Amino acid sequence: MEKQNLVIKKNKDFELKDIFECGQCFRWNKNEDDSYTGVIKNGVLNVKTAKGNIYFEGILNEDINQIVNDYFDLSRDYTEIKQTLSQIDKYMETSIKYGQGIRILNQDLWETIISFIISANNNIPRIKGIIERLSQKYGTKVPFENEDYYLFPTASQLKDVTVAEFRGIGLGFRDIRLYETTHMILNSEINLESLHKLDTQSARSQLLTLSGVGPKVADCILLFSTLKRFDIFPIDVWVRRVMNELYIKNTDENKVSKKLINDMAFEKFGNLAGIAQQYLFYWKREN
DNA sequence: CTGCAGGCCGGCG
DNA sequence: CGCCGGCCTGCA
Repeated sequence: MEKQNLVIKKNKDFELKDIFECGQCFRWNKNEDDSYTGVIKNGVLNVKTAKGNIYFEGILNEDINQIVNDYFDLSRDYTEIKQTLSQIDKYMETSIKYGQGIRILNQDLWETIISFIISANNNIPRIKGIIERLSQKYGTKVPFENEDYYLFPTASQLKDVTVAEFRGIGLGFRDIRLYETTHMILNSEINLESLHKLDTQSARSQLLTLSGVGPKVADCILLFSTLKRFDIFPIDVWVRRVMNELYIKNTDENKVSKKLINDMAFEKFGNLAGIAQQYLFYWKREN
């Protein structure tokens, strides 16, 4: 762990609020000076924008250039993606204009799996609280700027945690899911690294074998982790609502099947459906 | 006090 | 198979 910093030029494809508040992550918090501080796999990172630059500072276990480039998906051309999607229709154009600084983060696969299991039938403040307590209790402490931060616990760090202890930090009925999935991974019933090499549908069916991982959670993992599958279209209540309003126009949105939404998304957005979903979701939820 | 939030699981027809 | 009830917890 080493204190490092980095400055890069800012452009239209990078906005802190869009990135951290579009619903893909749970461990970034805004500070009084409008910077954001987050805990990632490699340590603690603070990010702020000013004078046309982006300033990164953190305590990290590897080279900050590599970490930032990888985590923020900096080698991907979002300008091109947004151009392609904007041409589809006026709704995409509007939602992209609203969330033009969104980037899909490369979040650690294990952490993303556990985080989205916790997200099931839950709300954002509580999800963040549970993840924070889980990290505080079992994760590695990292001091940064007079404060203690805690890395997301590894599977090994959760090895001896009982179901009752999970319940104790507020997981509710998800306690058993977390316990089972942790041990499935520790017992190598599924090899997380190997998922990166699989095609999307194979990786998806592997994820679905994990306890507490259903279609929605699997899709979020595929899109928001290092698996990075932009052809996946997670459907929650907001996405269902916006897809029905814009394209399907059924009088009762609850009667619209997931398959119909999924087919419509693929027809409209093709292999960029995942990121299209993110612009629509963020736009709809904030307006 | 009810309702509900970024679903999943298990049982049943 | 598809459908449906139940479920921890905290906050409105």
